[in-house]
Amino acid sequence: MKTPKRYLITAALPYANGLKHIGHLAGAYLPADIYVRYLKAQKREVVFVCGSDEHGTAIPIQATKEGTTAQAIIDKYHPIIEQNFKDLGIAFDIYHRTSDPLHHETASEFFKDLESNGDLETKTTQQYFDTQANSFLADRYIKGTCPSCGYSEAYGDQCEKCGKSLSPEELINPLSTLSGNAPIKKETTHWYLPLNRHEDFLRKWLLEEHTSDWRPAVIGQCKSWIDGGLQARAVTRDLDWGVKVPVTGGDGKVLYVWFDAPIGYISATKQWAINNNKDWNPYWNDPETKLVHFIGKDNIVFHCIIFPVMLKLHGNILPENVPANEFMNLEGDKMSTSRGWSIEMDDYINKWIKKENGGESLADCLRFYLNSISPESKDSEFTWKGFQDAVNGELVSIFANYVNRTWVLMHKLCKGKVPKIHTEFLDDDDNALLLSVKETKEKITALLEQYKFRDAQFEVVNLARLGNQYMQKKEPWILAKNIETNPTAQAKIDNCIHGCLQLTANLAILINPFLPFTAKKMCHLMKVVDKMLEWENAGNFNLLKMGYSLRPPELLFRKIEDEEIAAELAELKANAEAKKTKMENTTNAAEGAAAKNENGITPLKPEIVFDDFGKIDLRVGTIIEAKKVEKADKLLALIVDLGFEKRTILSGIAMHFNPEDIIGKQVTIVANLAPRKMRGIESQGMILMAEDAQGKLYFVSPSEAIASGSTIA
RNA sequence: GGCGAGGUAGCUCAGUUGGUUAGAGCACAGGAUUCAUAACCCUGAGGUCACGAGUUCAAAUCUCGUUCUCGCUACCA
Repeated sequence: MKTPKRYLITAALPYANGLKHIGHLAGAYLPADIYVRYLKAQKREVVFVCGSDEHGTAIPIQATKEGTTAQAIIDKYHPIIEQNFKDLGIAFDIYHRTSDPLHHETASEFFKDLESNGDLETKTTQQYFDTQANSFLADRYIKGTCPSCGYSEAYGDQCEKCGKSLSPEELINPLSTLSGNAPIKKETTHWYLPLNRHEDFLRKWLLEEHTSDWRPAVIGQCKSWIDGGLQARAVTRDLDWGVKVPVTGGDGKVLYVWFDAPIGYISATKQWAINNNKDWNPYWNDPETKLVHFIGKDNIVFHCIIFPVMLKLHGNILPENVPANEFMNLEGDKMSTSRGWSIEMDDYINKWIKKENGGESLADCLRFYLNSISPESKDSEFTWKGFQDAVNGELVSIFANYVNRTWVLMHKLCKGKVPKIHTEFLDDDDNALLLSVKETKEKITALLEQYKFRDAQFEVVNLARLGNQYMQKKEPWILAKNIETNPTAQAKIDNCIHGCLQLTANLAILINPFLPFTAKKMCHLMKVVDKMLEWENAGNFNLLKMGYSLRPPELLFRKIEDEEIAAELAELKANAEAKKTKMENTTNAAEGAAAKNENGITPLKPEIVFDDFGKIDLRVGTIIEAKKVEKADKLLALIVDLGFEKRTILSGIAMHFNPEDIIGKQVTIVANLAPRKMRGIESQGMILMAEDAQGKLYFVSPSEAIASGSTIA
């Protein structure tokens, strides 16, 4: 494969509404950083961009909740996240932010370009609107009861208790978070990106050109989307936090966060170019640039379908690969900050990466374990015991111990200097060791180029293992015992230690992308400059000059103690328990009425006049047939007798009633509601249901049986 | 309900186009050793490859069905 002229590597923009956990780190940032460090060691031209995603609706909502401003929130989290990455050795060339004017300008230009080329279309739809606040409500501005778990504080896009993704329409008793009132529906016009126009392009690009070199899960997900029928997606929203829609009719609207965020990669590149006096253009426009997006699997659609379409329309290059990782679970459960079941990067840093605790080496310990269980092909699981085992059993015992025993022996038997080679005593073992180093380097290189970071790291440790075996076979400490009687002993010792030292130098180069702090410390031990870490040096056994004196031994890592692990586990459980109690209180408080505002009562809808009510034609009907709608979990298809006619009515009650149990029931029907097709069947009316605090449904029926078709007023 | 990805030793994972007794690391057991952070080195034990059927001389691998996990997605007028 031809080496690209330059690389542009991106890692998903973290959302600046809170701290990020180690699942995020393992998903995108760590693999990206390893790849970038490798490329840089190869002296390739590469720019690594990232930044805070600071728009979207969640941030202003959080601001309201915390009694502060959106700006204050992002100004709080942006620097913390940036510093967290630094502390963990994630070395972006630039960590930008989407609230920056340069980004606003870039995103605006992007939108205008697409708009003026006719690549967008507009549509008018009904959206929830808060009359009191005089504002349209984005999904996250609507709260209500989650239809699947009953949590009363679920948002219009997702329930934070059960994690189910929702749409505002699904919420039971939707309420505006601005005023606490029930929202109404109102017309609004938005710009859409018609993905459907680009199906042929996507099919060819993804399903023909990249089926074999992209990860199966990524291609599978894309295929699923394309086959499911591509829809136009709204690119604007009614909101005042974000990049203003820069064309006529855009007042009060901003670019939808998913449209503006990936453009953040471009504006970050521009800012990097300004800072470094470079030209950003080739990075996004020259086909000889290799663009790679590192993301988690939740981001696949945006980076493989939507953003590429945007890039194509805008005339930019397309990603060469999108090596999305699966998810990392924690101690048997999904990671979730809101549920308290996670390890925040910030917490880990404050607890573990303290000077008295081991400092930077503890950052590398985390990197080591996370990468060793990197969810490259399926979800994986972080356990504190696993962390301890990986660090103590492999990193310390195999890798660091190899370096340490080499250093100790070198000081004891070779006066602390790199010993001479005595070629007449070199044997097959010495040759085999050098050969192994060369082979391992090739293996690791190939694995890194294929984004197999877990396997690549394993190979480095394995090389240290070979070093231990080599030393074990040579037994220089035995030779040292008869140094007086055996004239060749010192020469053999010299050869062994020389080999071990050269191997250490190679290990430093090869471990560098994974454990940069450790590589640096090894350079310090060897008294060499960072330049030695360049990839081309790996595979050579002349990296340390004979006669050169090296520093005294120094441990690279400390062991992780059982008590530390026990403490972490206890804290994790306590944390989750606290959050759980908090949430249950919220849910319990809602019992007695479905969803309440601060006064504890479901708020009344806005007043209507009699004429409004008069428009509704309510009738008594009798269910004469009921069966489940195929391929729908919640729908029942009912035939209802209205006396003068029989109607098919669909109702979302399949989870609450067995079809055979409700035949013969008398119910209240909205008889003049416009018909609506669901799952291919037309529903000719609506059945009224009462709901109690537990979410249980009841039919609204006349107290005694009366004639079907009777009117209700 | 549809689609996608997965289910291989106690744990974390490999298994290329179907081909001898299914591999690695950790953990475990035994041995050897002492230069080293009770570290290293050697040896060993361990699996009906989720389950069932089919194709084949031959299946972890291909086909069909079932089941479990994760993700995306549809349905509550």
